[in-house]
Amino acid sequence: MSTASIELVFQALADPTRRLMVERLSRGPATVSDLAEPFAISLSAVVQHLNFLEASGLVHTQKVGRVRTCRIKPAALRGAEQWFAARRTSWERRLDRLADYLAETGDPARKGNA
Amino acid sequence: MSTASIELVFQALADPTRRLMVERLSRGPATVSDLAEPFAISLSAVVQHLNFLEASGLVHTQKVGRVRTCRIKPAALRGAEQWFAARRTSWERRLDRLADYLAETGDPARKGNA
DNA sequence: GTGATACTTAAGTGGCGCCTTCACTATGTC
DNA sequence: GACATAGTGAAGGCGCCACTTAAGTATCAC
Repeated sequence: MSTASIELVFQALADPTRRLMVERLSRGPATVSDLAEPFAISLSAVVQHLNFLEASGLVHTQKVGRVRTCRIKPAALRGAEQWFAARRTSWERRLDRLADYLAETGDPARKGNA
Repeated sequence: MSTASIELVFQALADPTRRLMVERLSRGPATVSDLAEPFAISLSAVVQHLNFLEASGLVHTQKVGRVRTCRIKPAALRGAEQWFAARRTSWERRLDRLADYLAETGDPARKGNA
């Protein structure tokens, strides 16, 4: 996942309305009106959020007749999830190096504990 | 991870400066000045970002003398990662149900009722 | 003590983000 | 054709957010 994309994904999810829309869509496809229903905002505002979600790559939409059906794109979610995994492994590797260092230098505190 | 917390985490990561600070800290602890070094903004701005990161739970800081040392809090990263995992399983469960439904009613090799 | 370093806090500014309304198009129903 | 439904697009308001500068505090070195 590109830097620009992860940027947009986090920006998209930073807004509570958009995050709830993603949660809704992860349970299955929905129309624009379906998505709008739980919110006390104008349909226009919902469409703007939807456009943002589509630009971020989190959501794909398809218009048939006058109805626009929205679905999540699991790949985008997976990409964001992997960003966290990368941070975690970076952190874990550092701990490993630290452990190696302590083992090599014969850290007394480490030897003393069991 | 609470709703309020995931909110703050995504808001924190939506800003490129803060995201880079998190990436830096996932490679090991740093002082405020260390964190500020790559950025062409005032130290004051960096501290404001840092306060946000601390409020979001992503980062912990500790002041010794006049130096403030910053570390990531892996639990917060893990919590955010799990938000994505939950969406994914929600999506996968739906696919499973769909498969079951097709097996029962739509599959040419269906058995039993109709 | 003096001076330097490492932040810290407060106040102010500019821009962007979320929302609204209103006018509009396109499609489906009768 | 007439009406309803589903969504679109533009223009504007208002608040928040990232940033600045400037002044201040606390610690360290001498």
